[in-house]
Amino acid sequence: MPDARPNGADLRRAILDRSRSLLVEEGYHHLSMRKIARAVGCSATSIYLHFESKDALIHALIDEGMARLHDRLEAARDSAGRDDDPAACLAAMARAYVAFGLENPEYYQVMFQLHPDRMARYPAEHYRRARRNLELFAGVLARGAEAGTFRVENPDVGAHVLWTALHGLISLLLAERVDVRIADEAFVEAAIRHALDGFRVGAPAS
Amino acid sequence: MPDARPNGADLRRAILDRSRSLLVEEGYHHLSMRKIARAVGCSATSIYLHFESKDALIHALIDEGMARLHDRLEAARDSAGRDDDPAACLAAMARAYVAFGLENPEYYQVMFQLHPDRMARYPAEHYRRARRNLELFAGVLARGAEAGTFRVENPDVGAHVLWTALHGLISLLLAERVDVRIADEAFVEAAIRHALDGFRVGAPAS
Amino acid sequence: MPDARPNGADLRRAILDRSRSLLVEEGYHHLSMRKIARAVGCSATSIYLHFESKDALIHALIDEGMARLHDRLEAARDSAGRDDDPAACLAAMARAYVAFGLENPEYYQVMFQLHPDRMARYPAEHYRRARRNLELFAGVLARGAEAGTFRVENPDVGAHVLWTALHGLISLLLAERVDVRIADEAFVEAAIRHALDGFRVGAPAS
Amino acid sequence: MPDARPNGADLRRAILDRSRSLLVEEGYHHLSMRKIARAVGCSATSIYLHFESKDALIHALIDEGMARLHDRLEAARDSAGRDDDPAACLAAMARAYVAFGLENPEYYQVMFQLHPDRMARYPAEHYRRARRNLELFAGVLARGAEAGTFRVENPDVGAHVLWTALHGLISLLLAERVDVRIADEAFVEAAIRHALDGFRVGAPAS
DNA sequence: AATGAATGAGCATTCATTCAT
DNA sequence: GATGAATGAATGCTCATTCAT
Repeated sequence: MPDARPNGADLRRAILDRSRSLLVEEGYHHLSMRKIARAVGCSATSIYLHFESKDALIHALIDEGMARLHDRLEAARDSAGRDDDPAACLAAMARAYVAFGLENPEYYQVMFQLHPDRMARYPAEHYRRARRNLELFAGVLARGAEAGTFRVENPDVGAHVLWTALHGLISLLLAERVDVRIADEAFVEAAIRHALDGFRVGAPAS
Repeated sequence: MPDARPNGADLRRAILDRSRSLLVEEGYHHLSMRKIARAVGCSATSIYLHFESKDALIHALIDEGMARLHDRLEAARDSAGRDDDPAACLAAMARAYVAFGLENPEYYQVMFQLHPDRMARYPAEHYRRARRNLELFAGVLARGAEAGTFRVENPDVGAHVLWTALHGLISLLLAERVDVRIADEAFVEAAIRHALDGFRVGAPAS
Repeated sequence: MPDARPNGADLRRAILDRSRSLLVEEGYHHLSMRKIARAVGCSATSIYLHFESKDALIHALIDEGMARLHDRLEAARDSAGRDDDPAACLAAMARAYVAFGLENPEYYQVMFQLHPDRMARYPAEHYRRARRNLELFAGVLARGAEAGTFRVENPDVGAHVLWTALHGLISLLLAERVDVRIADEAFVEAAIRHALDGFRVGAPAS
Repeated sequence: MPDARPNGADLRRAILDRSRSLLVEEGYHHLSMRKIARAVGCSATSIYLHFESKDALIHALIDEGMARLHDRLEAARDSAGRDDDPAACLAAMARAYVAFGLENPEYYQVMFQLHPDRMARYPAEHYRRARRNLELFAGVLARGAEAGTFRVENPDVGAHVLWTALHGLISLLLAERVDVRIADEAFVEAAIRHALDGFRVGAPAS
């Protein structure tokens, strides 16, 4: 008979899951240890059995987010015909990235906008995971470069450049800083295309 | 002999200045009325003589930041030969924008990343100021379009698109999310060029 | 040409008038020196030129209230045929008293429920004014006793007894402690009659 | 050896007890969480372990008061010969009610004078408890009516009417508004009798 | 493994009052 | 007579964390 109140490894999972929900549903500044504990059905103290501190919990959350994002990017790439059409792949991935950000505002912000001093303690692990997503972009760019579809000098740099553009789009939309007369699907599409077009043959190398 | 503890109109200035420093040094979520007061050398209560609320203080800070940024963009545009060379103008402005962001990390973040929840009360005035900066970009784009230098369908949209790219670059650098092996001047330059190249004649319209 | 911003003796009047309004409209715990000043159109400091402290201001307010109440009681008594019909007089006064309380909830509470430590400094003056209202009741009771209409041993005691009953009615209604299924005009009337009937000949003396 | 600083369930009790004392000693508007904490010897935060909010603490205080009052009223009724002599019962209860109020001044004020704004959140439970005390009065009135001792149309209304009279007596005495030359035991007795006499057969119905 | 109890530091804001001008 | 500037104390409440059990 399963108990409603998880314990052991299940508790760790439950904490992560409920934290993510709280984050997505109520926002970062509503995410407190007490509230997580209440949502999970354990004591606030118990969280500390599984996570050294709130920072550590948030790092774990970020890591999971990176993995989720990775899955989505891979899925987008594969569904766009993994090897045949690098341009379509890259476009699908860019759109998937933007969609992920816009669908999970607070989560995305924690993953990519959290202030560095919150991140200071576990940078290595974090960067490794985040990098995997960029490698996905870099891989497609490299493949496209080989195939003559893209003009890219350094795929890693190219991936970063593309990333900054997509991230800027998401950030400003989430912060609601984009003029309401501008911010519609057409604008999102225009920004994505602008970010992608720089790689087209005929454009200068990134 | 000047007194260390400012008063009168000086106090207002001192509050703004010290707030900005605290913001840059410690980050938004460490910015409290008490800390500002301690840094300025007045009582927390006194801040309320000059600013209706913490929100109002932050709005004032943002407004100042927008004005400073505006000055810098104008200066960049003008020093690049205002009317003669739209491409040079746009490049100079883009670099000035990025430089401003990188030199004033937390200030920039408050200006452009602060969640709208936190500043819901005075959005109109704020947006108007922010828009003026975008109009600077849009103006150059429009001039370039007329001169046949740029290919831009709608200068306002184009300005927003450019903005998202530059903003993304700044954001990720400030959040220290960019791989240290990538994040150097060459990368910044590459990203800026990528953002600009989309407007070149021969590239698709934004 | 009259100035919108009163000064001198006018200022004192204006402070009292606006304080009373604020009290009646917003309640005692919203009555702060700052708010009064804002409502009057003077500085908070200026209030201290006319009233030693907030307590003193409130005492003055109470005194005025007592005078207003006095006027109303007198008017009620006189309109009920001052000398001819003590019973009608007393009833009219009782109703006027209750009406005054119910129409000016917060004002009434300040006049009669304010905690003694707020009153400590000026009790003498206060009591003298309050007593005048009771003397009005006592007068009618005495007249009725002479005329054989009332059975009252000591008119002063009788006035106090009547007062406690009316005050209790007002207090509980204002505090919204009376069951909603009970609290209507019929109940108010029943309570007033109950309070008055004790003085009827045939009832035991108060 | 008992520790001076209570903990656990004792702490809850200590908080209630010290709060009640502070209320009596300093008055409602001086009752702050911090002061309670200081008096109890715990941190202000700890109070929140036992009471959700200041309101909840005050509600608990009120509930306790209502229960104590209930006990006293029941005891008075029973000691006066529960069923045999309704008039004696009612008189004993009225005197017990007044005695309770005069012996627990601030306690009484919190129970019956606190403005509803301050206790808006749990009115239902509160009113239910308060009503139980009135039902005690109503019960005796009903019994007396059946026995022909009292003349009461509606026992609930009658109980409320009696309550207003007793409450007014207590309120004015506690607020020290009653003339010192009047306020002695004889006056209290006179007021109580006045309140009771309205129910005597021969008097009009309440 | 898990928890209830406890805490100190912190928050934005309001208050009555004082003082130099 | 009047004021603007300034303040210390206070408010209810939330937070991440610790510790004894």
